[in-house]
Amino acid sequence: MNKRVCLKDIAAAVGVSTALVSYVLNNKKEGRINKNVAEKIKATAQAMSYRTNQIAKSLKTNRTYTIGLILADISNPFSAALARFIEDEAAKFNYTVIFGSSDENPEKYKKILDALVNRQADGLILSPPEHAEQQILQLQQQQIPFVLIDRYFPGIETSYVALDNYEASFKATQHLIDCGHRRIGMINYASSLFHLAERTRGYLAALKKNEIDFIPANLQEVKMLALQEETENAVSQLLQAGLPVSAILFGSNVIAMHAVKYINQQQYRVPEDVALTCFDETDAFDLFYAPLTCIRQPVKQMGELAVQMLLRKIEDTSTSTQQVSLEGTLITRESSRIS
Amino acid sequence: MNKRVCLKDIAAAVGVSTALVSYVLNNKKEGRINKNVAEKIKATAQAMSYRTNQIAKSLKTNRTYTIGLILADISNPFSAALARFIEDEAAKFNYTVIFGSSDENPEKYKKILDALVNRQADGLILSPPEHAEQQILQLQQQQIPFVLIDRYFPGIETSYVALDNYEASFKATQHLIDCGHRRIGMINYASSLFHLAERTRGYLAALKKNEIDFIPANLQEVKMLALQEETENAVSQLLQAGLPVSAILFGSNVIAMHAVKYINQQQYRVPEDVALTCFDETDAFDLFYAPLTCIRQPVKQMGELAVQMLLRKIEDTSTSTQQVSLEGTLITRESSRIS
DNA sequence: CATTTTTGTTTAAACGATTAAACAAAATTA
DNA sequence: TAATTTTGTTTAATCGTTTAAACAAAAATG
Repeated sequence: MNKRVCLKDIAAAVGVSTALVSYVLNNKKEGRINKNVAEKIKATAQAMSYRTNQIAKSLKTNRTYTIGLILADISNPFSAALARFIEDEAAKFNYTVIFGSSDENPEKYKKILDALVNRQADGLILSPPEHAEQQILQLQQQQIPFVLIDRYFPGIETSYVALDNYEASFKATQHLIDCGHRRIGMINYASSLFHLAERTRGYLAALKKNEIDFIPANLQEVKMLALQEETENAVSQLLQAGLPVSAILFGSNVIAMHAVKYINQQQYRVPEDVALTCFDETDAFDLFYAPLTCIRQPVKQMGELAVQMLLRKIEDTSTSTQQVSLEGTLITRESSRIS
Repeated sequence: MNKRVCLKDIAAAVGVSTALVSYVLNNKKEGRINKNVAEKIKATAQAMSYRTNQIAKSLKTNRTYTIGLILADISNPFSAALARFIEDEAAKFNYTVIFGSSDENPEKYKKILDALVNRQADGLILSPPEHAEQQILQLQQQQIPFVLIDRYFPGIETSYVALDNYEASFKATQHLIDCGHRRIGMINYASSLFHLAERTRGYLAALKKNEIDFIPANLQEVKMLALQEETENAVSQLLQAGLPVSAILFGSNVIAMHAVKYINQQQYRVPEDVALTCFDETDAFDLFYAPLTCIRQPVKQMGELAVQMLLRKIEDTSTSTQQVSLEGTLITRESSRIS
């Protein structure tokens, strides 16, 4: 009993054809339909608490009004914020966002991607993990509209919205130099991802520009797995070297989180013993005695742009690719005050 | 060009009927089908990179293998963890989770709910905001399988998985009393939500049990909007009263977050000046000098149970409702050490 | 008043899958 | 060898919509 009511039920109740009901409920053929009949249909639909079967509608119209989103790690505030802005922007255009978190795992990424494509998402917004090139190419071939966000592969021409990581990293490093630091370490992910490499490149370029010799041991790379342990090691390396660094730039908020915890435990003083700067924020730092200097990404703008670019592509598949690099903002705080 | 291939295309390529292709690809009629033909069909499907149109399949089978999830606030680590566990558990059974965050806004909640129902989610897992009773009743009437999580309405018989908030709050308060505190304040949300009321009830019961007179001013209620401001006021009230409290119990991690920030700013010492205890955790506290005593909810178990209960309901609509109350664990840390 | 136009509605095919039922050919049984 | 069973495959209806095309009746036109 209590089966879902469908168009046919309403049609039967009012005594018209399903076509007419469909027209009325979708406000099509505006002028042509008898006002009384239209009213009656609407009233009956309401009374019978009819709701469109989106599945059936989608099958016919070939549109699901769904955007698939794959992020790196939803428990990272950066991803979470991105997700929220994307959702909000999509909602403005009556799109629903379905998403998953790859956790930097290519297998998982592939699985989610499959699920989204199978469910006929109208388009995708993706933050691909390492080694996702093949899938990207495949999407292009299948002509599924998509926009990359936060990351992209320089060798593949796709639409994307991302931070200018080189510039941001350069800016952050320059800031530390301007504060008087000459021995500056960086802890970044050991990863082939382009956007992370760009951060390293920016760091190196800033050193060079200021005629500071790069000491290889000052660039520490940590694996995403075993992050805590490796970060702690990296920090020790940097701070216990013969000539310890006086400032550290972190490649992400997660690395920074682990590092700061450890630095706190070891009772190093910030910024007296070591100045700190990192990419992205976390309100986890709100309770640390020295608020962290960081690169803030224009997350809202990124999310909104990605949605807009994607929707344009969905509307018109022939739209050409579009690359957007946004500038980060350096927010200077206690952790890098001149000591 | 490059249109998605469908069953018909494969059928045409192999030279059989679509029915046969469907049977093969779904491993139905196992014994009956000619092995060679089956092989050929599978090979061709692969070669043409066929993927099922889930929309069409869903229309026919009336199953989307989708679970709708509505949480209170995805940016809260508690919700985020819940979401992840639910997703993982659902994935085990080949279900996809679509979700939204109500942000405690009934309008938004209703909108998301509508979207999920329209998209024919097979079932729902919900954390309803205030005043959602009507919608709950409606779901029951429409016989849409659902399970409430974290929250429920005592006046409506539904399936749910939630913390025994009364017991947990009692336990937390008793702990503070055991630490020697007699003047204990509580800051909770000003809300009609039952699970929050239960927390207040547990606090009051523990006071009574220990023959401590309840001082109304020691129970502060803060509105979800303007949370920061009201929390700061509440903390001042509690700590600057004629007889200031020596311990505070927070009704949530978010309240605790705002309070601790403020307490830190005002340079109160924890636990010397004031001992703290709260519901839920946040790694935001990891950098606070006094790790926070808290009530830990069995989030993983909650998520898994909710999914299992829901799937049972989806399989067999006649399954009766089931109520599960889980115990919280008190994790004692520095913030409530005996001073 | 015959013709054309407009108005209001219905018919019927389609979207891409599933699946019960029908069917033909081959294999088995009597 | 006729009857029955088994094997392998196809036919065709169906899910709940959308929508072009057809249609009939009423209104406007010449």
